[in-house]
Formats: sequence, C-alpha cells, structure tokens
Amino acid sequence: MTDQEILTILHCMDARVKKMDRNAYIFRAGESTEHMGLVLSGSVLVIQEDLWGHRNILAKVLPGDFFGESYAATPGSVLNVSVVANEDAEILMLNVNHLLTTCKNSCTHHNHLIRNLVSVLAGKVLQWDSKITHISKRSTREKILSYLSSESIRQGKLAFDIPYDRQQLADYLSVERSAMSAELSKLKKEGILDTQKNHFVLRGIPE
Amino acid sequence: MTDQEILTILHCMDARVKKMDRNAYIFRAGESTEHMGLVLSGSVLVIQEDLWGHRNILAKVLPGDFFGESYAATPGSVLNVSVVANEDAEILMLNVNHLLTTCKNSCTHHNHLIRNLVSVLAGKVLQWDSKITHISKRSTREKILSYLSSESIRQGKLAFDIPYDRQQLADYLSVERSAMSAELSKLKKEGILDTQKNHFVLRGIPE
DNA sequence: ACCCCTTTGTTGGAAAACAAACATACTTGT
DNA sequence: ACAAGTATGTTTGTTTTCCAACAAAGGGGT
Repeated sequence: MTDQEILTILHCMDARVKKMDRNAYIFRAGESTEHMGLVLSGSVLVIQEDLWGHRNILAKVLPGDFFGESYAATPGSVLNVSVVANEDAEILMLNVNHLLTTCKNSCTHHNHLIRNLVSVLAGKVLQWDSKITHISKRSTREKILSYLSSESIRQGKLAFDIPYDRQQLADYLSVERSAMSAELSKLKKEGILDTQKNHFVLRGIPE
Repeated sequence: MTDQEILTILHCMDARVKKMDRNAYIFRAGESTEHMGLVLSGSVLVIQEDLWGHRNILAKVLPGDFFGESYAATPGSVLNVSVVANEDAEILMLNVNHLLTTCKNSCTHHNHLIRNLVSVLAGKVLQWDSKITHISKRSTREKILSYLSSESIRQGKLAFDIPYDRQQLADYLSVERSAMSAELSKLKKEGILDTQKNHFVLRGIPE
C-alpha cells in the first residue's frame, strides 16, 4: 500500500495513538469497547484480577500484536479482562466497527483488512488453546513443563527467553509463586532444565 | 439469500455432510485441516486427552455452532485438540480456505460470509476467555461456582440446565470428579445451590 | 420385575498446593 | 559505595486435591 492508502485506512478506523505510563489501565473489566489496541512500543498485560489480589495473566502483548479485538468485534459484549501497561507503552487504538461496517469511502482495502482480522482472531484462539492446555494440567510441575516445552518448540530452540518474570509466570500458569519456585529448583536439581532469570534451557529427561 | 445463492456458496466452500457415530473422531490432535465443522444434529466435544486417561473438555458444540474454524483459518497450523461425536451427529464440513481466497465465481456473498466468520471467531475467543476464568480459580469450589454463576447469568435465570454430566463437568473444569462431587454435596448442605442431574438452582449466599 | 451397566456420591490415606514468613540475591537511585 | 526496594529462593504448617475403592442410585432392555 502507498502511504496515502495507509493514511486513509487509519483515518477510516479512527486511529489514535495513546501513550500509557507503566501500570496505567488501557481497558478495565466491565467496560465495553469498539476499539482494539495495537502495541507500538513497550508491552501490556491482559489480566483478570479479584479483590483479594489474585491476578491471572492471560497474555503479554508485545509490539506488533493486538489486544481487545474480540470484544471490539462483538457488539454488546462486556470486557471480562483488564489491560494494563506493563511498562511505558505507545498504543494505537483502532475502531473495529468502522472496519466491519462498510465505510462510505468504500476503501478497497477494507476486505483485505478484514481478512487480516480473521487471521488475528484465529491466531488468538490458537494462543488461548495453548494456554488452556497448560493450565489444565493438574500439577504445578506439569504446568511448568507444558508451558516451557511449548515455548521451546515455538521458538525452535532448547535455550530461550520467556516474557515473564517469576511472579508473572506464576500468574500466567495460575499457581503459587513459591510452589513454582520450589518446583523449578527441583527440576534444576534433576537436571531437566536450567534457568537464570527469564532465560531457560531444556535438557530433556536423561535416559 | 435465495436457495440458489446458498447452494452456490455451499458449493464454493466444498460443503459436505458427514454422519458420525457416537464416539467417532471428527478431528484428531496432530492433524491439520482446511475445513471447519458445523453441527447440524447431535453434539460434539472438543477435547484434549493424554495417554493416562486425563481428558480435558474444552467445549461442547451444539447444533448451529462451529468448531475447528481457527485451525482451518490458520494455514500451517496443527490441531492441538481432538473433536469427537458425543452422540450420533450430522456435521457439515466447510472449506475455509475456499472462503478466504477469492473464488473464481467471485461470489458476492463472500464478504458477508467472512464478516460472519469474524463474529464466530470473536465469539469463540470470548467463550475461551470465560473458560480460562473458571479454571484459573484455585480451588474446586471456586471453579464450580465461577462456572455455574456465569451459566446462570448467560441463561438469565437462577434455575438452568448445563450441557454436561458430572464426569464431563469435571473434565471441563479440570478437576477430579470425586472431589467435585464432594464439593457439590457441601454446597447443597450449605444451601448455596441445589442440583439433580444436570439441572442446577443457585440460591446465592444466605445473609 | 429383574438384572446389568452406567452414573453419581462417599470415604480415607497419600501427595501436593497454598499461604505466610523469612533468607538471599539482585536492582536502582543517590 | 551505600541503602532501600524488589525479585527470587527456601521452609514450615495447614488445607486441599488426588486417587482408588466402594456404596448407592438411576436407566434400559429383556
């Protein structure tokens, strides 16, 4: 596309850049929205939290990736999650309704964009599938190994970084940080993996 | 749409009806597919299972609803789930690639169908969100109550049926059937709910 | 009505996670 | 270099789940 076309589309979708400070809320559970977010810089967390401090991290969204598309694309839906900036971040907010309802200008690119939206949504479902795979495991150890091995496969190496610190990983896997930490130590002692900070090396089970 | 138009579209998407016996597999984890399924009659379960008999039910799909769209819409993806007939069922298989790649006949309805696909996918993400909400809860009791109250809200009544039997509910919530059964008894004794078979009545917490 | 088979409820010991507290790095700012 | 704050690892009771086995209830077919 030419710059002009991109500008037209951005205007079509009512695009606006928002600068968010660390820990600022972009969406709050209970609200509804027509906009989806695209992370330009920094990162955001998609979370659920209750009044007792339990925080469930559904995903960390990095630059180039979207969030909130499903709520924006479902009229009448109410956000079941909140989105907070994990660090200072720039977010491009895009109105999905403007994309889905044929616009007056009848952008020839609308259809292409909608197909892209299909890819984004399908990818999100697959991502959710794999999160469900991990947290459905019954023990902390299995959840850890399920997550790490899928990350290892996804990144195509046995040594890789994960986007979470310990507390965040525990919140992502829905387990106690302390129990997880203990389990990681065990796995180290057994030689199944090695880790320092957010860097992991899987060794596989010795025969 | 006229019958003729519908027929054209069905042909476009390589539509075929499959009759499945109870317990027959429609998709197996590890396969890939260009087709999504539409349940015409009966019902199917979207599951993950391991070699030790643990079965995680991701969803029960009833007539009028789809399954497999996300894998079909993501070229190169591999099924992370299996789909089995929960009872004798008729399934309409639709080729999503034919829908996404502009067809030679250039069906004028393609765009409309793709928008519908967006809705279906967005709805699926929301459904997954709520499943994650339930199984992220730390105790069996909380998982049960999270699921039941969301079903109650969704159906708009305090008395409602759920689509699962006890074993299936346990598999959906990723807990032990026996522990769940015990917890349900407790909740009954405490007067928080009542249940017989798959019918539930929520009473709320007595003040 | 009877038997068989499936579903649901109950129990008890073993194992695991939870929660809170503390110890030990590791950062960050000054 | 220091101090304060944060992140990570460790430990200890307590609570809960898991698992296996059994009991009770319900359904279907003959």
